[in-house]
Amino acid sequence: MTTTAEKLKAASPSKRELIVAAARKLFLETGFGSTSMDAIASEAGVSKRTVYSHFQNKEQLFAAIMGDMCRIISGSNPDEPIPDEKPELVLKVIGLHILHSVLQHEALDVFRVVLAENATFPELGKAFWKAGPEVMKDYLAGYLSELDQRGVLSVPDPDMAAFQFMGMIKWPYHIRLLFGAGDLPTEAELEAALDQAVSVFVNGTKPNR
Amino acid sequence: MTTTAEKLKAASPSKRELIVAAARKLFLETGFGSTSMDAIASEAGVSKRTVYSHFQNKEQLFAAIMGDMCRIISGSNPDEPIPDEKPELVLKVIGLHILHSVLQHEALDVFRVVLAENATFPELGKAFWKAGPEVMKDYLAGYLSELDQRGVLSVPDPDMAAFQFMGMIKWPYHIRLLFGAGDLPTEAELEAALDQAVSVFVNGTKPNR
DNA sequence: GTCTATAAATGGATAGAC
DNA sequence: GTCTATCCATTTATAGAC
Repeated sequence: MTTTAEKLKAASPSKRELIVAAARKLFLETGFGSTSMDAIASEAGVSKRTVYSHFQNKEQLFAAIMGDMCRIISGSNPDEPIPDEKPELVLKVIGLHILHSVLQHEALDVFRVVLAENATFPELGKAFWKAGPEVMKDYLAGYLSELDQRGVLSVPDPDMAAFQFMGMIKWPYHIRLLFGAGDLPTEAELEAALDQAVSVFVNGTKPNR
Repeated sequence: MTTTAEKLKAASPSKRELIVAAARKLFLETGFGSTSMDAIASEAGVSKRTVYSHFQNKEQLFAAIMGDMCRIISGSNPDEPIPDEKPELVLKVIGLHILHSVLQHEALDVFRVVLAENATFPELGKAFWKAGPEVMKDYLAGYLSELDQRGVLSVPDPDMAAFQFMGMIKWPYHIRLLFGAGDLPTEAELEAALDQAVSVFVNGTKPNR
């Protein structure tokens, strides 16, 4: 038996992908309100009727596209167990991973657009949050909690400490790139800032002073 | 002699203020694209023609409103000289000030809307940046630089350290409120998190270990 | 499924009277 | 300056042919 969902899926993947690519590009560039279905159809090289044969309406198209983006972000999260190395090294590796993910051009656009439309698409905001920052917080908090139990560092509130470490390394570059108040830092700058942050964090949470 | 500017100003302050209030409310709530001039006129209780007699067009109205908001934000920045107290205390007082400014409902809306429209109104993004984060960074960096010179703390890069401190205290709550992934923290929660951050930062930048 | 053409509604901006 | 009424472009969404 052929369900409606199967029919839609079997349809024409090629055109559908053109539409998705065009919509993603335009939504990320100009947001929900300023992107018209005309522009999407034109960018995809298909007629507007074709767009509407694949997606119910503009809201649904936007939600589908941005939901995908959140899932992509989610896929870039680490899931390996954390190696038993010096905390300085582990935190630097995790920190570099975070910085590389979050300072990408596309990630900045997703951040901007999801945030802008947070009032009209609250599910997207939550999806973004759960796929990105929260996963990373849990990952880091687990590690910090373990260090605390082993007496390596003193971290009474691992969740807050994880957030604070993330804020410390992210925010300085993230906010400047978001507002166009600075260029993409070089790898050397990034590492220098990260070293400074890791040093402060580790020395600041040493159990015995 | 009566200039055009004086004429406009002398006109009818009452209606103009109604328009400004309505525009501010709607722009902050629903952003630039999703707010119509019809809605603004209706919310202000005036005709659309009256709106256009005070402001050239939608862009100019938006820029005027959001420029004002940036100036208001700017006015809330501290300018007092920093007292000669223990760094822990000074950083906590400054930190509390930052948190109170940045976690306000209106400040969150300004952040969201200016960021959303950064591509179309880049001047606003820069104005926001210069009025808010950059001023605070300079203020903090000056203090940290002084502590470094006096040998109280070791802060080789005061600008980056200031950014990192700001990120550490702001980000955990700021990002959650922006994405609607958490409630406004109580004063006690705020202070607890701040104490933790200040402790890490000060202990982590002690010159002699 | 895909196209051309078009309906229906909305939004920015203006005309003209007072 | 302020109002009512209106123009015109744009936009979402659909009808109907193939």
